[in-house]
Order: sequence, then C-alpha cells, then structure tokens
Amino acid sequence: MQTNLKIERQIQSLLQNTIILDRRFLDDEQLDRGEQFRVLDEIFSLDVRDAEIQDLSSHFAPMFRGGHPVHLSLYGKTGTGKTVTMLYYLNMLQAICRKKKIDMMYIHLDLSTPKPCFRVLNDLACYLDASKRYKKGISLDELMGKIEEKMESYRGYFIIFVDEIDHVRRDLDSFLKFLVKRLPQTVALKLVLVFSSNRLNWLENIDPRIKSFLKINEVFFKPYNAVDLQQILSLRIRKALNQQMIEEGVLEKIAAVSSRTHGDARKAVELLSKSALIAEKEGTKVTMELVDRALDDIEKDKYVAMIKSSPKQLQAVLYAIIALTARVTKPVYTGDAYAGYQLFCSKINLRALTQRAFSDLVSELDMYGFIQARVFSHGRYGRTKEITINLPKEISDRLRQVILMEFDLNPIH
DNA sequence: TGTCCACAGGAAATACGGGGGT
DNA sequence: ACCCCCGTATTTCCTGTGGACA
Repeated sequence: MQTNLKIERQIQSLLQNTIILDRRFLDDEQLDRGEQFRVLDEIFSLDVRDAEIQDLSSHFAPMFRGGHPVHLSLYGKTGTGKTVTMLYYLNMLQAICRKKKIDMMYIHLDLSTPKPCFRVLNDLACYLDASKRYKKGISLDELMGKIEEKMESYRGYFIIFVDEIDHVRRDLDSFLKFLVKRLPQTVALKLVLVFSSNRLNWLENIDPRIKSFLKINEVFFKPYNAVDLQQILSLRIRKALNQQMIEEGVLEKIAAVSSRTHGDARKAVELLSKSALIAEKEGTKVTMELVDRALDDIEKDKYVAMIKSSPKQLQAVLYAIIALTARVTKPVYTGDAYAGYQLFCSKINLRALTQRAFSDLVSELDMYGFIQARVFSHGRYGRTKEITINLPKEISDRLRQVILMEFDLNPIH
C-alpha cells in the first residue's frame, strides 16, 4: 500500500514538473512539412534571414517579367539555414506563381548523405516519376534519357535545388554536365539550378568547360547572431516547453553561447533541448547552471558519438591507450602502447595491425583530440611518441565502457 | 665526433571490396 | 553472371632523426 502511494506521488510530481510539452518542436526531423513551414513563417516574419531572403527575391524576380534567372549557389556553414530557408522560399514562390498563373515547379535533391552520381540522378528521376528506383543495371545515359522524356512536355519554370552539391561522390563533373549543358539543350522548360554548399570553392575542381557554361549567382548565409538565435529559441520554447519552468536569462545565455561558438541554429536548439531534458529528469527548473551542464554533456556525447562511429581498430587503439595511461602516471610510449594494443586485440579476437598502421591510428586519435601524441627524443634511448590523455577521467571512463560495449564485452573490473 | 636507439613517417606494393560495364 | 577497375585500407620496405652517451 505504501509503495502505491509513493508511485502515485512520484507520477504526480513528474506531471507537475513537466518541462517538455511537445518534443517534436525540438527536433525538426519529427515535424512534417506543413508544420515546418508554419514555424518558418513565424521565424522569418521576425526579420531573421531577411538579407538572404531579399537576395533570393532579387534573383528570382525576373521570372515575373517572363525572364529567365541564371543559376544560383548558396554558401554558408552548416546550421545557417540554407536548406530550410530555400525550401521555405521555394514554397512561397510556388504559391505566388500559382496566383499569377505562371507555371513553376521545384524539386529538392537531398544530399545530406553522400551519394554517387548515379543515385542522385535516380532520385531525380523518381521525383519526376520517370523511373523506379534502381540499384544498378541501368546506364547513366538511359537514366538521363528517361528524365528528359518526362520533362519534354513541360514549358514552365523548373527549379532543381541540389542540396549539398559537394556530396556528389565521384563524377560530379558528369552530373553537372548533364544538368548544365545537356538538359537545357534537349528540353524546352526554363531550368533554374540552385546549389548549396558549405565550401566556398566547390566549383574549383570542376571541368573548366562546364564551369564556363555555368552562369551563376551567389547568395551567402551568415551565421546567426545572438539576436536571431534568441528569436528562434524563443519560438521553440513557446511551442515545445513549459515556460514557467525556465528561468530568467536562460534563453539569452544559450543564444549568446551559441552565437559566440558556432552560430548554428540546430546546435542551439539541441542545447536548449538537452538543458530541458536534464531539468526534467531532476525535477527542477531550467537554470543557468543547468545550461552549463548541458554544454558539458553535449561535449561528452560528442566524444562518445565519434568513437562509436569510428572503425573497430581505432576503438581498440583508444581503449588500449586509456587502459594503459590509467595504470601509470608517466606518459606512454608507442612501443608499450602497441604491446597493450596487441594484448587487447587477442582478448577480443581482433586481428592486430602492424605497428606502422598503429602509429597512424595514434596520430588520428591525436587529431580528433582524444589523446595528445608528441614525438620526443630520448637520445640514445630512441625516438618515440609520448602519448598522454587530457580528457577528464569521467569522459575517458565513459569511453572505455562504450568501447567495451561495442565489442560486446561487459565492463568487468 | 661518431654511434646508436626506437621509433617516425614517406613510398610503393598488395589486399580487399564493391560497384559498373557487358 | 562474369570480369574488370578503381578507391581505400593495410603491409612491406625503407630512410631519416634528435640527442644521450662514450
């Protein structure tokens, strides 16, 4: 009976202290298109990305005089809203065109994960309903033919938004050649290409013959400043969180920290979400101090996520090094580390790499910031890397556990 | 000054694996 | 179904190196 009451009270207090009311608004992936656009409507009406939208408008304006805009390239770091802004803009553009009886359609080719040229064309064909999804067995030429066939009858404006263009693996040239040279010559529609990239120089290693053909306009997306981020965050807070539970200044702090370090809206929302999550778990309000902890947590998650997505060999190397440095205080040398690594490999039934390869992996870990490895000469006692770990014990212990789990071992001490 | 340790790290060879062409 | 080709991972082989020590 006692426990019954206890549980009831627990649930009661959890309900009262609920902070996250609608989790979906903390993660764009979970919103459908309509909702996304509605959120954007609110954001853009607050002058966020105003300059960029202005640029877009002047680029597409010729459409309404019957002209033909040149192609467009969007630059900006990740999380500056290239994709979201452009999609929103295209949606609006389409609505306006419909009102003015101008034929227009657009397609969004999402390359957030790298794809070969073939897959991209296949995607395009699928959107056009020109072909089904092929794994292989159809030549690029044939695929292009099908796309052209489908486009032949169309006479209006046709906008293809190629998101993250530099993710076209292998043969970006032939992909562009098709879009820029071949397509406009074979079909009658008015084609406008929109590319987005976070690298300013993605055009540099393109076949110069295509490059000279490519008349292009550029729009730059600046990182969000603190004011923009405040707008974005406050909207999310209104939609997703219980505002009573958020202390004064938290919003400003998150915005300030984010704009200072990256200006990435997605990361800012992530920080907000993490803070709320911690607060909810602990049954407190979201405080400034909690934001700092969330920041730490995200940092920790970063290391964990990175090692989880790394190759097994790299994980094994890191484990060996962590285990070794935990045992001794002095720095570890390559030879010792390699021996430890071999031992660990035999334990987990993994083929050990050569010392040469091992050495490269150590350097890689150094680059990622897991460890410090500096070459140091001990005179006649040789020249070797001194390996130390600078991570807080908490993180390195966590990493150790994670790696063991990756190898299906229980952390036994 | 020369020697020599214990590797670093470059270059080339080789293994591997998956996708494309036929 | 088959073969080929190419990019990547790893190995093999090798030369280079800073400084303690004699």
